[in-house]
Amino acid sequence: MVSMNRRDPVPQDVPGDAATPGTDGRGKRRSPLTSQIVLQAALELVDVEGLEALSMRRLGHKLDRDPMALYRYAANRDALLDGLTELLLDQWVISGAGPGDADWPWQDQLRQAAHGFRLLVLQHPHVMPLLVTRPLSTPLGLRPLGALRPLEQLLAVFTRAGFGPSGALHAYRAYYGFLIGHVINELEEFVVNPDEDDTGLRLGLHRLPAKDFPHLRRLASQLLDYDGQAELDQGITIVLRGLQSQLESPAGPQ
Amino acid sequence: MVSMNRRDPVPQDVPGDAATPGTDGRGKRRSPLTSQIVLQAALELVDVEGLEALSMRRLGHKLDRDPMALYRYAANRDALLDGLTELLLDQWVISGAGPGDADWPWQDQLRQAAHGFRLLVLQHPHVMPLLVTRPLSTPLGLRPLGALRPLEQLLAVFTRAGFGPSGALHAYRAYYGFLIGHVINELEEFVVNPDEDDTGLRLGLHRLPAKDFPHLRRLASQLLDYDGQAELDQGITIVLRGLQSQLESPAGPQ
DNA sequence: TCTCTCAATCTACACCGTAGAGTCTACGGT
DNA sequence: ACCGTAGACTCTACGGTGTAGATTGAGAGA
Repeated sequence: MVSMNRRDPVPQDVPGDAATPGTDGRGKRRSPLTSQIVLQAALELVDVEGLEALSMRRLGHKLDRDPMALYRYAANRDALLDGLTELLLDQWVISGAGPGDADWPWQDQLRQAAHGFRLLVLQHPHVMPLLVTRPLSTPLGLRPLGALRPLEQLLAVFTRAGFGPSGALHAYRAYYGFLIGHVINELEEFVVNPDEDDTGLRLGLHRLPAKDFPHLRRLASQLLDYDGQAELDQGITIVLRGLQSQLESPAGPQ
Repeated sequence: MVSMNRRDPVPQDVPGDAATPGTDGRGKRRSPLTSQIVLQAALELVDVEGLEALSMRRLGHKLDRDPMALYRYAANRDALLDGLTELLLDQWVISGAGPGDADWPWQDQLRQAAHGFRLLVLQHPHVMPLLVTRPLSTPLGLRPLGALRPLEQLLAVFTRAGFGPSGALHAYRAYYGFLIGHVINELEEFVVNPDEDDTGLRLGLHRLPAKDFPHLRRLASQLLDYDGQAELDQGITIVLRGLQSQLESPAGPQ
């Protein structure tokens, strides 16, 4: 076994913030974990070392607990992953969903929400696969509430925009589908070795046979000065324009 | 409850005869594997039992070989997964990319390609996570050629449509982003237990607190008669219309 | 016959998720 | 002061995983 790693002594002594049992915790016994703490540690582990590094044993080590201690806070590893996606989705702010700010144009709300989502995912790129993968194994209604809140709020925005129930659902799908597709695209084009000189080399495009990939090879420079924010903004403009035209068309949103 | 999946102590002795090599040396020595055979078997395994079931040992068992024999055809498990995504992407037919059928409108080509992609993924839903996840860890130029061919062909279509290099790239991103987003959406809404009676029950929507999720709960029936093909078609219409307007605008495709 | 090469196998190691049982501590009741 | 209890945690063990390294065995060519 490796030497004990104690560089990360867990923000204890903060008993007030979570629904912890009545432990005062100033004795020799460490204050108990909470699922909040566990999930936060898991997120840090994933952010720093990637998804593969998130094992119960490694997480237990990071928290200075036996791996089995984690099973009090997550039924199993899958539940831990689900918790991570919820932790992230719950941070997605969709303003304009409440009754307060109804006067703000819905297009602007959706545009801002899209940029917020993009930034959120870019801050935790390794979690992205979870956002795609985890919901696949859970029926919609059984997902954690925190993961459904964005859906509900988006439906509210579309409803206030004038869409009927069915129209709001269609609009949501077009919107969220494009959004998640864009983020995947952006992450996939992320360059791994930004300290390379030649643009072709940096992307490895030199390897491609010129005969079979003429267009791709010509794009080296354009691929490098990729502006994800502008790209998203243009795309969202297209989608919103399309949705608006649906709203105005006679065969409208019902 | 959370019992593990341990009901098959000894799987069948049948060495997955699908895709057996044609040349069967009647002698004691079996004809050697090929990476084609290995990948095909891996795909079948994933299709039938899901991604988790694809382990070197299980695949070796299916092929009636020692697990280590596979390492001659795939450097490691990750390479196997990459091979799977290539195997799938390589089946994506994008007609109109060759010089022959240039007269066919590019919008129709892209629409058909989109539907083809959707059908392809629906036939292998468990592979979808790979399509999203795998390219994240490989710089664009270093991906297998089979995985880059669709990109190149789409660029060709956009170029012939009148986009300049940079415009074609933007168009590709909007198109493919929406496409992959849609498929993710569709797979996520797939209902797991279609033998349930009540629509609310089937989706688990009854669990949601009515106060916090009014819109979502109202959508039970609409969620159930989801027509992915029509949905994709509408979305692709929106995207194509947006792209075309970019083509015609003066600040156009450059 | 002897050797070379390829395909496949055998053995072993470190790691993984997690079931089941045991341990330690603080607290409430008496 | 004592005990019982319940909660938080730890120990041990089992079967699974990817894969490095050494080994086998069967043609092909000399």
